[in-house]
Amino acid sequence: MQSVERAFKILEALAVAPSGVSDMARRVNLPKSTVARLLATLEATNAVERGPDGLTYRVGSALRGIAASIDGSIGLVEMARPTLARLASLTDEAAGFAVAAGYQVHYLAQADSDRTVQVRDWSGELIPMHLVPSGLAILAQWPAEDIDGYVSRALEGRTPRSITGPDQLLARLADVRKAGHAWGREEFAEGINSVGAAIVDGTGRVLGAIHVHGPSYRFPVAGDDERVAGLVMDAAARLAAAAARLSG
Amino acid sequence: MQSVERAFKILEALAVAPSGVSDMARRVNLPKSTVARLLATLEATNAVERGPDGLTYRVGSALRGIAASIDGSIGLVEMARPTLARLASLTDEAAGFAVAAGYQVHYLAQADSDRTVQVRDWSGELIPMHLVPSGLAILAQWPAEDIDGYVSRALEGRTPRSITGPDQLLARLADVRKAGHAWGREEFAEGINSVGAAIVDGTGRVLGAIHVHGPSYRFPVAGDDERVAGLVMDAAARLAAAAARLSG
DNA sequence: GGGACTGTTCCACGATGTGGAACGTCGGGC
DNA sequence: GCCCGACGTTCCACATCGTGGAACAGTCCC
Repeated sequence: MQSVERAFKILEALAVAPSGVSDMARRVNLPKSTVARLLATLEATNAVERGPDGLTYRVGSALRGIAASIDGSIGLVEMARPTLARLASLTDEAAGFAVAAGYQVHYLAQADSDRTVQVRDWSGELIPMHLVPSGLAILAQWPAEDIDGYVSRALEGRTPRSITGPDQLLARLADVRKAGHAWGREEFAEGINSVGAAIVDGTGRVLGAIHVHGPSYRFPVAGDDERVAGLVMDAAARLAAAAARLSG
Repeated sequence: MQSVERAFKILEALAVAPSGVSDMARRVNLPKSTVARLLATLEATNAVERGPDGLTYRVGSALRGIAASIDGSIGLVEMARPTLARLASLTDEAAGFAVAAGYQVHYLAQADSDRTVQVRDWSGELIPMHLVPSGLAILAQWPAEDIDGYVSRALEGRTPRSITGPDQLLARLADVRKAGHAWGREEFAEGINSVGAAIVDGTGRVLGAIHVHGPSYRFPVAGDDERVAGLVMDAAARLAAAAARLSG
């Protein structure tokens, strides 16, 4: 794909030395207007930023965050693992990490509690977003038109407690936005409760979600909802901050 | 530009967690075949590479080198400055760094000698490539069809010693390829001699060129050609190696 | 003051990217 | 063992998106 290759050619040239539009056009042998458009797109993506004079372009800080994941211990899912372990320890239940995948959440990591009775590992599973707190927390961050797209389809129910009505879901999302987290009580599977919060970066982009779940007979302990929800939200905020530090 | 934005959307998702084609298509909400093509292009660019299973994609090492330039002391031109200073000291003449810009070289940095009689600073200047050793060293790395394009135009002469014939230039480039460096003796300006070598990465891509120049009445000292050329080639090779280390 | 250079914007057009579909392979569940 | 769903890859008709030339205003230097 030509335009993607050209974009990277420009980035590689900028890695050598910052440059203006006309000079860059000469350096990469492309017409000036093409280069100007590519640089504008790269700038909108934060892959490129302007220097202090406002005319010279240089590599942008968004690439620092992307490059930081090359060393396998630093991608967000890897960064999240110790956080999950700590959450599991603090709550004595399992903690998990998920990302949005279309209209589903894809569970990518889980840290289990030390207890004998555990909920199975959901890593690798794809679940409709409205059925689980991680999904609800992510959905609550979506623009209205994307949410409209989600509710325009039939909402699958898995248990008698599942949300299956669009109005019900919209009201729920409004609650989630207000609270900053979502509780799910046997809406996805009988016998499982959980609480989730979205990991949102400084620009409003949703990087993923973090949650704690456990058997509904013991989780959440009565009166412990707010403490657990607070721990989950703190963890999500700390991961968002760590990702921001990597991007510079 | 849609495809460039989509490419970065994929990179940002990969920064969170590695992914296969179908999962990535779900995560970024694009058709599978579009994602496959984008990933193929990104892979060809080394912005993305495959994991050990050959199916999962992750961020590629080329981005490490690009991102490393964000901290202004690490882009290649900045990395070259201490090398230029050392070269200037070792040769007691000025040393410079240039990149290709169309059919010209663009001088980006220079370290001067401590001598009273100096050659002016060429930083910022654009010079036809065939007139200066940096340009010849870069041209010598070009594929034949690109060289054909260069020689198909009239070759500007600046002094009586300038190369102005295509056959002459082609023969010269063959010499440069064999020697690994290029000497220029009053071909660009009366009274200036210089020697240059290209900075070539492991894939054959030319990152720039490095040179030493001085007044022709004293540079090069008789019998000193090989030592100076050796220093310039060593410096170019060291910069290429440093750039390779940054890319991982 | 004029010329060369810069960055930005516009526009006709065609080439490039698009997305659906087909297909073969693989793995998991029954 | 078989079937089905999921995967990645490839192809192709088509239209839209990217292309590059040109115009223009601003700046700087001689």
